[in-house]
Parts: sequence; structure tokens; C-alpha cells
Amino acid sequence: MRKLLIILGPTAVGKTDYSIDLALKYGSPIISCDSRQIYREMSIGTAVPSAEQLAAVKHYFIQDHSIHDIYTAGKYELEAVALLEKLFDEGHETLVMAGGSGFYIDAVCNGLDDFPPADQELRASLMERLHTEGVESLRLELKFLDPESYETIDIANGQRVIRALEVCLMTGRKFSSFKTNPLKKRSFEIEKIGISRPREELYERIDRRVLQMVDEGLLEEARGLLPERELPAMQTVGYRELFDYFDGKTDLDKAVELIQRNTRHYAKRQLSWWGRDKSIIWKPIV
RNA sequence: GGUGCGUUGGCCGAGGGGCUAGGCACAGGUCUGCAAAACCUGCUACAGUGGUUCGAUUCCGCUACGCACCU
Repeated sequence: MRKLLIILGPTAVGKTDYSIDLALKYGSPIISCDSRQIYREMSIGTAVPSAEQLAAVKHYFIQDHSIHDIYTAGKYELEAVALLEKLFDEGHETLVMAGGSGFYIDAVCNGLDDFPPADQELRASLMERLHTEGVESLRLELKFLDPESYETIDIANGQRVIRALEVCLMTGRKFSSFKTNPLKKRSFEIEKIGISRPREELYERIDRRVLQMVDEGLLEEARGLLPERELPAMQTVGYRELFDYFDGKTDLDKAVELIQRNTRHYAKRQLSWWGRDKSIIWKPIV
């Protein structure tokens, strides 16, 4: 009976400790599902597990990709599912996955439709147009190429418009025609456990953790990544605020406050993402 | 004690006799290959009290508080 146990929850709830205990109990490695801890160039700001924690349990998808290679939920689905199959085949009955990237988790659980991956050149040129011409122009083109998508996607969201448009342009097919809501069959059973805490407590932990990151040297880490600030992977809470500080746009106290606030916002969005997933079993943590 | 100025929602902040500024926070939400991203929605306040007026947060008086100056 192959079973995938997914430990999820907002940032800073305490997933790492919880999942390590669970992994040890089942003799499972931990398959991380975190869109930022996957990058080797960041560690303090992404709250990667400590050396001891990594030594205690084998972790996958922790700092094994580079910010220079664009990573996506689609790639994660491919890599993670392949890894899971392999580990199950090797004899694991229960595997533990843990992370906070809802989109990535869903990609593993339900699968994405077979859209073509983004073509970076096309993506870049569309981004350029978004900045010069504005969304309206792209919207109109989408309305012409794929009226269905125009009606259903979030037209105010430039990123969404670009994605739909790029698929149309790349394939000559409508973006909407790819959508079949796959719910791919996986060879294993899935159980999702959500770790929860009272909002107030969660926010306190977040604020405290940010201060701790600064003590641990977040500034130096961010300064070293300043040249890479334009990379998609560097659009990460904890770094962009510091980049502004290095630019002299804010003072340090303000930057730290913003990191705390933006992390709280992030946590709230995570909660909102999982709010509609009725299959999650929520467990309050103490 | 006197004179002048000010008092706007959790915070910042514009305005001004009838037409709910805006921003931030906060709350809720969207999400099919950038997702720690991007985007959407909600939040009707003008210190208190009399008066003028058809109608006052906006005008006038008084009270309270704050600031400045004078004695």
C-alpha cells in the first residue's frame, strides 16, 4: 500500500521539525516541496533545514537546483513524481513530503495539463510588451486568439495573460483547449496533513524568525546575490526588501519590517490557497 | 492668564455646506510551467457640544486636548 504523506502549512509554523519526526517514524526520506529552498544559492532567507536536520534525514529538492535555471511547478511535477515512483519501487511503503508551495503540491497530487513549457525568448518579449504597451494590448490579442481564456482567466493579471497568450502563440492552439483538469492517476495514495497555529502565534513566530535570519547573516547572503536580483528566483521575500535597502531606498529597520510584513502576507496567501482543499486534515500544533 | 493655529477611520494623509479622496495596515479571495510570484475584493472617518441652514465632517459659538508665541 504505497502512501504519500504530505505535510503542509504556512511558512514558519514548524513543518520541518514535524516532518523530520514523521520521516524517522516511517523510515522515509523527506521530499521537500518548497519553491525557494530548492535553490542552492539561498539558505538563510529561505529557512532551509539545518545541517543537523539534513543529516538526520535524507532530503530531496533542498538546494539542488540553481537560481540561474528557471524552475517551475511543471518541472517539479515531473521530477518529484519520478522520484516518488523510484523510492516506492525501492521498497518504501510510506513517503513523507513536506513544504509550503501549494501550487507545487497540487502539481504532484493532481498533475498539470500538458501545456508546453514557456519559451524563454517569447516570454521575455511578451514581458517587454507588457511594460511598454500595457496589459490592454495583450488582452486584446488574447481575446482575438482565445476568447474562452479571455473570459475565464484573470484579465487584470499580466502574468496570466502572458501565459495564456504565449501558449496560443507557441502552439497555434487555444490555451483553453489544453485545459482538461487532469486529476492524473498516481500509483500511490495521498494524505495531506496541514499544520496550523493561531494566526497571532504564527505572526509572532514569523517576526521572530526574520530577526533571527538577520542575526544569522541574511544581509551578507543577500548582498552576495545582489547581482542576480533580476532572476525570477530572486523575487523572494527577504531578499528584494534588502536589495532596496542596498539601493538606499529604505533604512535597515524599515527593510526588516517589510520582510516581516511580506512574510505574513505570504503566509496568509498560503492559508488561502489551502482553504479550498477539503482533503487536508488540519492538525493544530502545540 | 492672553493671542493664534490645529484636532479627519488602526496609522499616514487630501479635501471641503449636500456628490463615500488616496495610500498603508488589517481581513477575505483568485490561481493549470515565474507561485515566497502576480492579481482581485472589503474596510464610509471627520474631537465633544450647542447653533446657523432644507441639509454640516465642512460655517459660527462654547468645551476638551495639542502646538506656537506673548505676559
